[in-house]
Amino acid sequence: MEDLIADKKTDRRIHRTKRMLKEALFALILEKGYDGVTVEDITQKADLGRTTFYLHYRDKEDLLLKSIDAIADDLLGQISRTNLLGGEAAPVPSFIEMQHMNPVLLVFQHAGENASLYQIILRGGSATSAAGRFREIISMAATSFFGTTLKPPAPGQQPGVPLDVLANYFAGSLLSLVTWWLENGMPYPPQQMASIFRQLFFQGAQSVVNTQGT
Amino acid sequence: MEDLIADKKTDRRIHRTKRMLKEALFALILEKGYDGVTVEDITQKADLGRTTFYLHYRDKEDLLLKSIDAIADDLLGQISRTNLLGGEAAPVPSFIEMQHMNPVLLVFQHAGENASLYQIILRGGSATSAAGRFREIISMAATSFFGTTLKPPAPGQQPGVPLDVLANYFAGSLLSLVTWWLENGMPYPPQQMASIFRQLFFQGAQSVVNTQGT
DNA sequence: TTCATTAATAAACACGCTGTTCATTGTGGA
DNA sequence: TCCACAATGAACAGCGTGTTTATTAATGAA
Repeated sequence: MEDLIADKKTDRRIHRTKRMLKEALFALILEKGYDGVTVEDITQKADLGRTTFYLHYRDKEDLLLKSIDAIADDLLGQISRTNLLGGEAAPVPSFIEMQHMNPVLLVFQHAGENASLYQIILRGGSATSAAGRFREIISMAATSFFGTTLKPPAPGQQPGVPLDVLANYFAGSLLSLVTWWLENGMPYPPQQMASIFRQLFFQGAQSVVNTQGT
Repeated sequence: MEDLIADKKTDRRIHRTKRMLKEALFALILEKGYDGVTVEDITQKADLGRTTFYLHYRDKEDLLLKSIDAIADDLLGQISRTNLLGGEAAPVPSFIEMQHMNPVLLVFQHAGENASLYQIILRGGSATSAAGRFREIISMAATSFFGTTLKPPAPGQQPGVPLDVLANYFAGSLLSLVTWWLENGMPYPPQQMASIFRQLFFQGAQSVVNTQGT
């Protein structure tokens, strides 16, 4: 399989063409929005013939999805390389360690480094909910962690919070914070955003608000 | 202005036509996805001439946005009618009251009652981030509440959490929980979902997870 | 370097959807 | 009743799509 990919990529022209098309698409989406971009636009900006486009991609959407997958794989790789989440035989971190969770910081850093692309993805404007892919990825990572630390349904009490709800809540609130951060020009450094998120997620809004009433 | 709207709506035919078009659009989006729907499809399912469509709407998108605004206004109306958030001269609720926040429950109920429409909106599949409209609405309501109860930047400590960050975090995590709920066939009643959300948002994940490490 | 392979290309095509115009018919409300 | 105007169908130009075909040019392997 890896050979297949390697073979496919032997020809420099293919590499170059695909790279140009991706870059052109991203630039154009930021200019005119996904729906406003035509295949003609893309190939023109990439300085390629329109026919060439269809030699490599089925669709405008096909191009976008493949580009997004590349970015998602990159993020996943970075996260798993920290051995904190998703590592094969990595020891599960304690709750205290989790509160200094590196993966959260990684997400902010990765988003900051690929800001324009993330905005395209998270804005949700694309036909195929690209944001969904990301939520899935993060949600899976969260599931594998919280699965080991979630409180069992309390004996004589309320049903408690189901694991998948918690994982989804984690992914959703993290991504919505990332979205806000990017849309507002990244006013704080990734470290501080990660810290804010950890506080809100673990300690809750309680810790941030006056409980004294008016 | 109101007269204008009222005048416009005197004719029953207009009412009927617009209603048919909206219903047809929603049904078709659920069938084939927003991008797969053509104006021809819509008017055919609504049993109307294609020309009639352009008599009332500029676009497929125009129709969708106006339909979404109608739903959003409905939700906003219900929320403001509770006098808990956004009421003109309503007294600001105490933090304790807020923890039993009716508006959160209202959102889950409203979403449950308009499940298919909410899925269209929140899926983010539409060209114009319809989800954004909703996040704005909820974020604004949250801003007006948290604005009065947010802790001032602690004297000798960390910068604290900015108000707009908090409001956005609220809206984002609430909507992502709603999205999960709808996508999974509403496995719990709105009351329980509201309760789960309140716990996660106010007390944080801390209250749900074993802190003992492994 | 040579050469077979194959990527890139331009031109042309059929197709489907869009948004508009126009003349005609039908309906609602005063 | 009667008129303003909503609904309609036909026709049209314009644009983007995705494909085919024949040709040119670059690449990597020998």
